[in-house]
Amino acid sequence: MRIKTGTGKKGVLENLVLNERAQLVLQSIIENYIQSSEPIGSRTLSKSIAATLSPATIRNIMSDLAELGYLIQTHTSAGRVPTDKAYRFYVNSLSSPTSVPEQIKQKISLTSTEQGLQVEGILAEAVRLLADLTKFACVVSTPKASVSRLQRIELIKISEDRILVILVTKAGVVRDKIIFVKESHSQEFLNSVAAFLNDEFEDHSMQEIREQIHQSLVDDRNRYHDLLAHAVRLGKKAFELNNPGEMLIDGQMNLLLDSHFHEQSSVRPIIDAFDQKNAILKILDDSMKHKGVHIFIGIENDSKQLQGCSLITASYHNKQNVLGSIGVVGPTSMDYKSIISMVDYTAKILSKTITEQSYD
Amino acid sequence: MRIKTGTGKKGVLENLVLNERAQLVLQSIIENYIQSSEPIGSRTLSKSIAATLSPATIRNIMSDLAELGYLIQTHTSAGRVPTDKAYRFYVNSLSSPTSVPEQIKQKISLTSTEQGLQVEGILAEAVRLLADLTKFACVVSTPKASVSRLQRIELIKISEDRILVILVTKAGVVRDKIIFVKESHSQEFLNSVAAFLNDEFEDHSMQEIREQIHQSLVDDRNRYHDLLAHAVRLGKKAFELNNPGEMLIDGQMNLLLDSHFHEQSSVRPIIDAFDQKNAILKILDDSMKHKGVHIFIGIENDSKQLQGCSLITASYHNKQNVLGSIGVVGPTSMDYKSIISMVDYTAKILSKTITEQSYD
DNA sequence: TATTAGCACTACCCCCTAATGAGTGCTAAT
DNA sequence: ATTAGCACTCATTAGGGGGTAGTGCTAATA
Repeated sequence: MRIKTGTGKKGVLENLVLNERAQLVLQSIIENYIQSSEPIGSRTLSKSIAATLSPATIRNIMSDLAELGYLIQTHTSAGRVPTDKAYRFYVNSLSSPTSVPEQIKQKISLTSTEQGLQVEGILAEAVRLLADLTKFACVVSTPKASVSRLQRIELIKISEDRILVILVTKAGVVRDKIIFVKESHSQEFLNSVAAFLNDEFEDHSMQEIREQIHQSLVDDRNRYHDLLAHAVRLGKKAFELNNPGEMLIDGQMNLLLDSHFHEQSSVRPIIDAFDQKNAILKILDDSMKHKGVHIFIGIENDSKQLQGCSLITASYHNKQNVLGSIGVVGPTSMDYKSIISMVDYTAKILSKTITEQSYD
Repeated sequence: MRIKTGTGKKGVLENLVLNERAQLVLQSIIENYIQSSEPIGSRTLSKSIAATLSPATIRNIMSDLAELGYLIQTHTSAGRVPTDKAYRFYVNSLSSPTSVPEQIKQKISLTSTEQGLQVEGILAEAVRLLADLTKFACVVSTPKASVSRLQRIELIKISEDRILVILVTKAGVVRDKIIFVKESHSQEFLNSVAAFLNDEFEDHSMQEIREQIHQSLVDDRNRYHDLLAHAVRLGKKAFELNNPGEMLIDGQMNLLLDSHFHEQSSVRPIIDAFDQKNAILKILDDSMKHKGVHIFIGIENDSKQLQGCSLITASYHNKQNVLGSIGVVGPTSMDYKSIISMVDYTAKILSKTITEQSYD
């Protein structure tokens, strides 16, 4: 961001670009507010700030900042509170994630692999860890079925018309679902179908598999091969997108107990968003598209329910693919600097753990 | 309970046994308090109570009830509040679960089987349903591994030293875990081992299987049969008790928003209990031992953290076994009558759904 | 003898007021 | 351009009074 020294006539500011001193003041207000979560007055600030400025000067600057939409007052004679725009400024001015203190790093470690747990177990541990660490609510999206690649499929006969399908992906996710069939198949037959599907599709992504099966359905030649025809038909059902993506949540309670949310009522919509899931899932999905940490501040969120909070997310991956993302949901006045680095670091550890654990 | 007409000299009561009128008053106080969650005074009560008693009379009775430990006052000139002992009396005096209103019955239905979901999915839906219905926090324990019977085991080679074990139980639970092996096996070999284990152990309970395998380990004869020896060795690892029992939680937030908990601080220990899980799991486990609804009121709970709340649980089962239990965690002043019937009914529906869904 | 009316007393709750204090905006002096 | 000074605003707090819902006790009553 370009810094311009103000030379305007009326105010300290010119042109909607903050001069150096205004930036300093704004930053200081934000950092104070993040700590105290109470409106910041000119007097308080004049003491805490490094540069020696009188309260009156600060008042002028604050007045300008308010006019530009960086600050608001809860009432006429109260101190000022940063707006979402201010947080955005603050976050942008932060350099890339600062390193996590050594003592916290030591706490961030995932032990679940040692217990023979699968990806879901690892994710559960990661999200709990992050929630404990940040004292906010945390979410993690499970690997998308479509991008993950097939390790193995099993078909187990359960009753005359039901077959249990077990899909194991290279990422280490085990998914099971039941499909209903019209005609009964013997377990031996299912075994050959499964063997065929395994041969054909191992290491293909679910998306690919679905497309190829669709292709085969159209293709007439398969009709004359009995096994093949059945394989295709069963395969179609088996690989149908079953769950639209799930997420794990932990530490919701932290939000209720957090001092930054002054009123219970302000947490309510966020809780509702957790229940409905889709708004948060969308954000997690979006954040998978680009590497690194993503930050969504208050009003920037599409979902109305989430406009009273901020999300910090980072994607995790294995050797080949981005699998999902993990994130923190907290007040807009959260300590971005440290939370960002925690999310970043946790996502990295998570990626590392999952990569080691992957089946290839 | 025997009802004794008081003929004592000093008070209305004799002998620590409540006479008919005292019971009526106590019951009325409890029901009023459950509704309003505010201390009940003699005047208020004299209006609401069926029998026409003057406030003064009621005061006398209340004074006696207080002396017997059924009521306490928050301060000198406040109304009276029921103690846990009072709730116990109240609950005991309730006859077996009253029937659930038809309109609520209609809400209690589980649709997840239609979506091809497994037991865990059904449980998740059930616990959410109950939480929505009762507006309290709800828990359900997943089927204990030891009692459930084997439907199928699969062994999938993941790397030279890791094997993915998938266990499917008759109850419809799919469990997966990774075991580590010293020597590498081909997938074909694992298939024969799995086939052997399936032949040998289908329909046996996990507990039985574990015992039989242990038996075989001791038995020398198997040494000379290569496949058998490996099967036993792998089987031992595969069937080792992996997860000590899990539970699903829903509606924790309801507790925070409930008016019966006047202060946030009183909810805190309960939340902690949820996080630690073991105290609640123990209660759920215990409640599996006997059929019907179980009620744990405040101070009756072993765990200190849970002494500020009450739990109402009921076990669920399939055709053969009790599998786990589902329950509500709420304030000691909850509406026992209706909550009991809801838990009871939900558990029944849950059992029915799971039984239909089971694999035999 | 059991019940009730009456009365004094208690403690919370609500409302009003006044004092306090942190904060602002404006203006004039530096 | 900065700052000191001043008037003003408004939330918060403490204190006081009236109202109220409650109790316990005693004496009158059915």
